[in-house]
Amino acid sequence: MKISTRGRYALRVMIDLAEHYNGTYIPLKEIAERQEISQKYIESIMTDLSKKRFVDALHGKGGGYKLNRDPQDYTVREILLCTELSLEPIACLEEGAPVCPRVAECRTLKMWKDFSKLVNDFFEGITLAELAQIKVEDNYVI
Amino acid sequence: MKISTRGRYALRVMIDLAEHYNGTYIPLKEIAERQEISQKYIESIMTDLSKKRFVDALHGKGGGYKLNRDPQDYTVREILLCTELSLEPIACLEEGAPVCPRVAECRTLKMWKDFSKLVNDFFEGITLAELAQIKVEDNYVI
DNA sequence: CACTTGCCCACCAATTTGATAGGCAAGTGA
DNA sequence: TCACTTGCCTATCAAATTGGTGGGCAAGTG
Repeated sequence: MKISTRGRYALRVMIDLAEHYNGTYIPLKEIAERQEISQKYIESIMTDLSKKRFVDALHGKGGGYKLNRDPQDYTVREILLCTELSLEPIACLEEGAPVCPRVAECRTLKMWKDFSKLVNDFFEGITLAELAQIKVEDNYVI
Repeated sequence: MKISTRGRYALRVMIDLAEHYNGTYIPLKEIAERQEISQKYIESIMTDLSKKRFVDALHGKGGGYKLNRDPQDYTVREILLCTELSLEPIACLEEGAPVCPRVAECRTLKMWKDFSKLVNDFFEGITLAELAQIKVEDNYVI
């Protein structure tokens, strides 16, 4: 029941871009240094984000990445889905999954469906802008 | 973000025991046949359930497993925790985890904590009895 | 004593995950 | 034009996790 490192990193990168969102392109190198994540590893994550047009990339000097929309127009859910394929808790609920042969006896299907909705709604309800504005001091409050 | 097969199986086994809860011991062989799970694999799961005293085991002829409490006295959360170690979405939140060196800059910690609570509360709020009473016909309703 | 049933240990194959390396392509600015 | 910067693509890899099997011993029953 873990969120993958890729997903968490993707979110951190997007937050980083949101915090430094001023119309210019930010080179991956800077992001990697700030986030203390290896440049190479972030590269592969940026590929995902770039393919889905979540960020714009620019080659050459002065190049880098920038957000494509306003931070408040990204939901955490869609960012996680860039790297996670799906947020479903069990394979049965995956889009395009074959109907489970035990569906006629399954007493847990409803629970998993409810859980899936809970999870998806939770992450759909948080925007990148909200995360970028979080006060980190609160991390120390118990 | 998947629930492991072990966790799902553990739940199915417990539901099976709840459905056939009548004071007698039910041999693993029967459970395995009904649930269409390999006997050997269930064995290893029963070990977890047995160690935590969620089920009673009896050797020899007429032996097998039976629930230790009434089905309504088990929460789904504790059953999943028999096989999952934790339901936390990220390593940072694991019990006994070292304080993350980036806590001073982490803008996602609060979100993960909130999410963790959501997940734990959800599964804590469902009892084994409720699952055993689910009407499987509803699985076909869209 | 034979038989049934659970328990323990070791092992294994496949997959996933997290990560690195090298070189090419695209674009910039002097 | 050319050097340099920066992103992009492909291959590869080690470690961990996951799902699963096999063999034999221990405990208990009739």
